[in-house]
Amino acid sequence: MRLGYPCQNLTLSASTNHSLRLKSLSNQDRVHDAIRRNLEGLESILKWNTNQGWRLFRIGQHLVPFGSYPDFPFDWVDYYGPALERIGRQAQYLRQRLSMHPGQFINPGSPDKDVRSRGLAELRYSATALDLLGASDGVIVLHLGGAYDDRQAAKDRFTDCLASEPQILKYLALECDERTWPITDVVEVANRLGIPAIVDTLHHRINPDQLSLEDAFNLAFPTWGDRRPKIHLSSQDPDKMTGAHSARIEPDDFELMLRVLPRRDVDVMVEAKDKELALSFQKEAAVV
DNA sequence: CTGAGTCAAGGAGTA
DNA sequence: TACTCCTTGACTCAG
Repeated sequence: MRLGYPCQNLTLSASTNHSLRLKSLSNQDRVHDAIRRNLEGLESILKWNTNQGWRLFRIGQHLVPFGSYPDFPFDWVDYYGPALERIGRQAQYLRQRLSMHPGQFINPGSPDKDVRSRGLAELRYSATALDLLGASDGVIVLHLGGAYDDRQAAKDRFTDCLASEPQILKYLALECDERTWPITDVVEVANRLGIPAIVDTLHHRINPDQLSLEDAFNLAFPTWGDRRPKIHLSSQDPDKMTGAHSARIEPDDFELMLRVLPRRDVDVMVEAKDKELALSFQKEAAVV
């Protein structure tokens, strides 16, 4: 089992998610500044991870802030491609598996075609970043989004929107959510698109569709084929609404996951507010 | 100077 | 209809 965490490192005070206000996007100096800080953060985090034994990292979606917007002020692929290729080679040398996770605003299943096309742009931006990084085992994690009072139509639109997007599908994996789409629906859509499905342990507990966690793993893992499966591990914040991530992982949640995992060559993305600090107590289990 | 509020993005849920 | 939540760093503004 290998472990990782998303977006930033609190120990290093490093982030890959520096951004700017949309109003400042025309100020190229500010854009370059944010990107440079994100690339520096990424490089230092990857090095630190390998030294600590952590093997996964999710890049912040603002790596190139508003990189998917049509009025982005310059050709970021041209300008930062060489730097991304260099950092990507380093990531491979350090054996770090990279991922990205477009937010809840990315909805390929939306009935609104403008929402769909903005979503496609964000997914293409994410895939291009992973392409430049040479992340052959990279993953773009996405939720199915809304149901729009017609679940079947929403799933059909989602599938149709992405069916002819090989650049995106190469990386895309679909994750269950705590409210609308349990792992059963996610696996169904993933199979239709020929892509993998991700079980999130907290989301699954809240929205299980009558499946045990073990059932959910057994349903999702075959969608990965020869690729190494990924799952998400998180715990409920007791003071916040259902589904909110806590600062650390409850030992019980970790132990349940370990007990029912059908195989050990799994990558576990730990989603916790304390980021890399939430991984420490599990170090003894992080055996490659 | 600090802390509170707003902002980019879409949808679901509640009152 | 209008509000909140999901996330989080940037930025504004009141005090």
